[in-house]
Amino acid sequence: MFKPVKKTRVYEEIVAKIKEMIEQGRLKSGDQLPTERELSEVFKVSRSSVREALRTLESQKFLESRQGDGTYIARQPIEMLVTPLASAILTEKDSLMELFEMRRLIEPQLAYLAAERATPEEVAEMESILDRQADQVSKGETGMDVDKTFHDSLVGATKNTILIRIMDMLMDSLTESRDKYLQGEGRPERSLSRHREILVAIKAGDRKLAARIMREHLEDIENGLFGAGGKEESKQSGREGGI
Amino acid sequence: MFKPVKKTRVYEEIVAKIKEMIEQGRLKSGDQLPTERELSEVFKVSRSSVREALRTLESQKFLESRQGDGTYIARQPIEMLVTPLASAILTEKDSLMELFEMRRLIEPQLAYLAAERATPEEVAEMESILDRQADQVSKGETGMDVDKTFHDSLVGATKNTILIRIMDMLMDSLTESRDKYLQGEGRPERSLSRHREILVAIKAGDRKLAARIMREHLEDIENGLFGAGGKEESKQSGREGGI
DNA sequence: ATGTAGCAATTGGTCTGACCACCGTACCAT
DNA sequence: ATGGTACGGTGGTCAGACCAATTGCTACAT
Repeated sequence: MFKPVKKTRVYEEIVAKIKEMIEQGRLKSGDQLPTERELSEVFKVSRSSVREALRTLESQKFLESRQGDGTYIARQPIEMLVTPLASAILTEKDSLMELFEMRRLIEPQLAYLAAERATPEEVAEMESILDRQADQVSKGETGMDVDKTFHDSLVGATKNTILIRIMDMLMDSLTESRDKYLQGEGRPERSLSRHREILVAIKAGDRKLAARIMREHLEDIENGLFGAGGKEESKQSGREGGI
Repeated sequence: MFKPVKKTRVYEEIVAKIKEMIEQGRLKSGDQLPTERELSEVFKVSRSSVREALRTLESQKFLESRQGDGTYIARQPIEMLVTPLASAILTEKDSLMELFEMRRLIEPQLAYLAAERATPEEVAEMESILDRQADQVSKGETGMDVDKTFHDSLVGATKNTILIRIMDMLMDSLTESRDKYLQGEGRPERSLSRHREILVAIKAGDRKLAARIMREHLEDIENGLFGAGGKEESKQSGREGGI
């Protein structure tokens, strides 16, 4: 279309810059901001504009100003802190190995907790998800979104909101890989059967079993993606056990 | 109690008055507000203060200012006024529990990886850190920052940048708790000795031992903070083992 | 040494008055 | 009708000054 035309107001730019700094972690909770006068000098704008930006940020609970003292970054709800990690991670190129390592590190424990805490309703939900996956697989589809949905419902069963957000971020970064893996011959079927095993373990409340199967599931995927025996690195040498 | 003395800032009063007018229906959706100059005259304050109030209201989606035109009451969010804070914000205690659960989930594995991958240089670094901690503890200090530094060097030894970022965020959110824990009698000494044990395991390359000690270390801390035996909940029932 | 009262510097809070950028309108020329 | 233009009003930005609260230092009293 035509030009959307941006009408950027000065104080909005300041708001954006400071928010960015906070999200990049360059400004952490409790840190003191430069004084209004310093900010106006750094940004080459008037103090009024700085103050209007600060008012905006303050009303959104990002900051807290105290007369005679200074302006400080407010204590952030943890939920806010997880999200910005995503952008930082996406920019890194060879992070695929690291992402898988994170999965290998977290997801078995996640399954452990899910087996401990899943309610009957959640188990029923998982069963219906797997039914859907079976459906799609039998039709020759990869069932990729259902695959993700199952993992989502797993992490949801842990009831840990921080864990949920972190896993959401990790899985999001791994969408491509998951897609690629499921393209392989027999992979969708294998994934489905692993999921069934995990669900059985969860239904039985067998935490350690759930964790073990999840670990094996992840090893399958990694072997499938990186080639079993080809890309072995020291980084992956821990896969055989965990703790 | 005494009264905390209301240190109400001028622009906050303006915000309150305008909000009140909106809620009373004296200002309806789409209505145009008086000009900033008129408002400053009516309220007997400067235009700056009026503007800071408007910025606050605007960032909360109550208003919308258009240069050359005027300031208007936003159309949608009349319902939003009624909902105070519907968003599921975790209580401080709940999020603390979740944070510790994340530590319990991640850090043993982290120690496992560190034991696997730490270079001699990193081990030496850790040793010097623990020497510093010993120094501070013997002087009666808590050694809090050194405590954090040790954990940082541990996670650094895993060479996983994503893990580093996530742990950095988690540890940052737990600064207060760590401080509180180390205030207790004998806690700094206990922390130091745990760290030494972990370092020994890492130096020996004994991954499983490093993980086990780390897990015990975390259990110590949680018991110390939440009271051993008092606050047991289902959420914590997994602490005895892990996988 | 200790602590306490008071001063001085620093910081956010408020005010004034000026100018700029933008929008709507009325008016004009075509 | 159409398009340009000038004008008045509005929000946006600026500079500089002063007020008010907090902090930290200093000097004095204990």
